[in-house]
Amino acid sequence: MAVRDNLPQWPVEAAFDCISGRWKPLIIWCIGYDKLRYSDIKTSLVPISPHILSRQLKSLENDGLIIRIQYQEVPLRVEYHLTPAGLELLPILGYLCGWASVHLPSRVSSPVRKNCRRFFCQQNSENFSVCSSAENIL
Amino acid sequence: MAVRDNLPQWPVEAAFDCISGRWKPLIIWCIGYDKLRYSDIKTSLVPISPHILSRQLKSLENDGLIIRIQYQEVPLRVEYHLTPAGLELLPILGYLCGWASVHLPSRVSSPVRKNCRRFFCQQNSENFSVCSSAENIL
DNA sequence: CTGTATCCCGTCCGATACTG
DNA sequence: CAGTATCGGACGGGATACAG
Repeated sequence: MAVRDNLPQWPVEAAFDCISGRWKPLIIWCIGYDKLRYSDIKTSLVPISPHILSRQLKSLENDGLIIRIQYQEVPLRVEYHLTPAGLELLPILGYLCGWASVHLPSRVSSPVRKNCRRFFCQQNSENFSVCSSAENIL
Repeated sequence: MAVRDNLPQWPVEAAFDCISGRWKPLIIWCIGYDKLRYSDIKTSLVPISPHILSRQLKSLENDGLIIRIQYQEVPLRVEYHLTPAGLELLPILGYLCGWASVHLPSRVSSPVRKNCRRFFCQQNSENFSVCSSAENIL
């Protein structure tokens, strides 16, 4: 998130230290409740470069949000899944998705991606009813 | 949040474009339901420099999260308060605060600030029970 | 009181090429 | 398949001094 010599003073700062980054929220979201391989994440986040993806994955792993499992196979197989901490972040990201869909619709390029479903959207349809519609992408 | 030529593809990206920044979540939080003067925010976020505060306030204003009201008095008085969009962000920041208090306690420096109350903490005490305790800071 | 003007610096993103 | 090496370049944070 930012430049800071010492530990953050407020919890929310610590949270943003972990999850703010060009691709981090999207990585967390697209892993979701599944286990995803490196290449799956890469193709989900189309324009990302392998270098960047690797670095963000490593950072998320260091912060305890995802877990990396490597299988000794040929070809190599590596799977990522969320830790409990990462899983508990999913609904919060859903709230942010709903908030943005309501308050920043003009700042999202692809209309079909302006909305999101998944479980939090149903949970919160009274607040962000637009969320309960068609598309899925965060 | 990051370098991007075009509009974000996903709502959550748009959200992070608005709220990720070294001080932005804290500014939103400390304004809360009040109206705060420039100097009030400045003294709330102790080590912030006037330059940085000014820039982050302007960015938040451009993104429609806060409103700046200038009174033609001597000395000059300027008040900031949240827009409806900014207000709806408060509970989400509260969730993040609770999440970090639970999952990143060791990454917050001041123990007395590890918890948060305010309305969302009571709302969510089943999930983040640590939140319903003493201290207030986000 | 409420900012702005400069300048510096670290960090992060990104492209490209290459490797176990 | 799952990354790493190297090198830029842009952006955002920060310090200090100054202004309306």
